[in-house]
Amino acid sequence: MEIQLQIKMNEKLFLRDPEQSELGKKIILHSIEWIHKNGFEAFTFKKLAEAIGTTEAGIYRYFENKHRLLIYLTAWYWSWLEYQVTFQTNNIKDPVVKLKMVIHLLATMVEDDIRTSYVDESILHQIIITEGTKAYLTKRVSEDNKDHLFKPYKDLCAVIGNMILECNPHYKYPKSLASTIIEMAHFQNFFMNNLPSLTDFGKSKDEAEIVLFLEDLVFSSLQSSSVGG
Amino acid sequence: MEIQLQIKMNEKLFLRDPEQSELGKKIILHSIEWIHKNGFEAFTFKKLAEAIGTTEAGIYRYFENKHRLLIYLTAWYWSWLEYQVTFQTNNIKDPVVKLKMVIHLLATMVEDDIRTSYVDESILHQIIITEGTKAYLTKRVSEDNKDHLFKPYKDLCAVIGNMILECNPHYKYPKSLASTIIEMAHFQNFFMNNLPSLTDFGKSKDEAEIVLFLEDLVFSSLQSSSVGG
DNA sequence: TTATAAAAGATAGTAACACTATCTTTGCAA
DNA sequence: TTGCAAAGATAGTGTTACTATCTTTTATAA
Repeated sequence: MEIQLQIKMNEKLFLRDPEQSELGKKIILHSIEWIHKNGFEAFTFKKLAEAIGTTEAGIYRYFENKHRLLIYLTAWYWSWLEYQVTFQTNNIKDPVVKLKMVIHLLATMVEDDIRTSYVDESILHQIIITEGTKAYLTKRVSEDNKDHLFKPYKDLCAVIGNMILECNPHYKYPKSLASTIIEMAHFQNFFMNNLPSLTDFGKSKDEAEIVLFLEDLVFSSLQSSSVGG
Repeated sequence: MEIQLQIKMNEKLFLRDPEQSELGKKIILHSIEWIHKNGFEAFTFKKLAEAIGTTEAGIYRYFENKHRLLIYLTAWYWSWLEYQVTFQTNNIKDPVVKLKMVIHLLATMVEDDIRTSYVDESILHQIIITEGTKAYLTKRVSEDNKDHLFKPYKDLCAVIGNMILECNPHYKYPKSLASTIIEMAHFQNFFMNNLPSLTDFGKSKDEAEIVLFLEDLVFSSLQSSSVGG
């Protein structure tokens, strides 16, 4: 049984759907590799075209500009991760166990999902850690948000927020705690590897410790405010 | 009594010290205004030169490139904030009260400090929220870190980490909690104003609520792991 | 008062970037 | 076989990100 996993993307993210052609898939595949290797600042469509063996103009037929492509990649990642969360927490009753699974999925190195042939989730995860916030930290954020470009991120945040409420219906800040978990899973990873004195994991460089930190953070909050509301 | 506040900056941050000349001060003043208005992506030295009434080449005598200027602005901001933290928590004995003061300083709109004539801290604060992380989220982060360009940020983080330990010497993640407070004070603010569904403060848009959230987060963690170590 | 050196201004130039346009070729489908 | 969409090839334009050089202004020390 061979299963292909296809993620339906918002059409405003692209000019031509990259999943519908060979060139489109190459653009996704190679842009992930290129950005991972050289960073988003140095990334240009011309360089990407060279890497693929096509032309600049060809890539512009798929994406308006490199920022849109970054938003596409992040949207794809968050959609995939929400699917992972849904899948991995399926049939789990205990909301605490579910939330722990989410923290694990967010903070731990992902493995390449072979069902998505042109996306290496492991590398994409690394990109999202370093470049992900640049998708929305712009002057255009409100416009882009009106086009629902950040919906996958917001959806995932909502899913996690609901799990938090399942754990403790009286907790006052489920959405903020959810976005904190998501961002900190990545930031602590970046700090651990690049600015280690900003974390307590600089020596071990062990992602498992980030998981423990986040669990401590989350479940302390959820326990302490359980009574009264 | 007129007091001027001067912050000693790492010399690797600039080619010529902007605090030592009128043009240098204009560069700082106008770059803050320009970036606040139009965002860092659209910012160029040519446009800045026009705003100031000087030439592009003139600005290149002070800063290698716009990324270095951003690092300078963030370093300045964190230095200034560490000074604020030290000043405002001076003579406070209770570490819990100190930590609450820090959260307040981080998460609340700052007022312009008139002792720094060419820096509007209130606007700079807004810039740091949106653009601050871009200073270190790059491929060059390790090199820049070796030049100690992020020292002010790391110093502030260390100060807060020590306060955390004062509150609870057994807490296991003081540095990670410190960096979490710093980043989340800004991210929750950005989300509240731009992607409100990622927070619980979208309706009120009240910074005071971010303070309450962070206090809840921090002191839950510090209380719950107090025994045993 | 003059010499002089540093800062700033003026101007020019280049390679790369961020696109847009147009024309041709290829591949497939009715 | 014709016809159309995708891709390739090529060219062009304004902007960005610098570097270089030459001149003028300004502060100050002899």
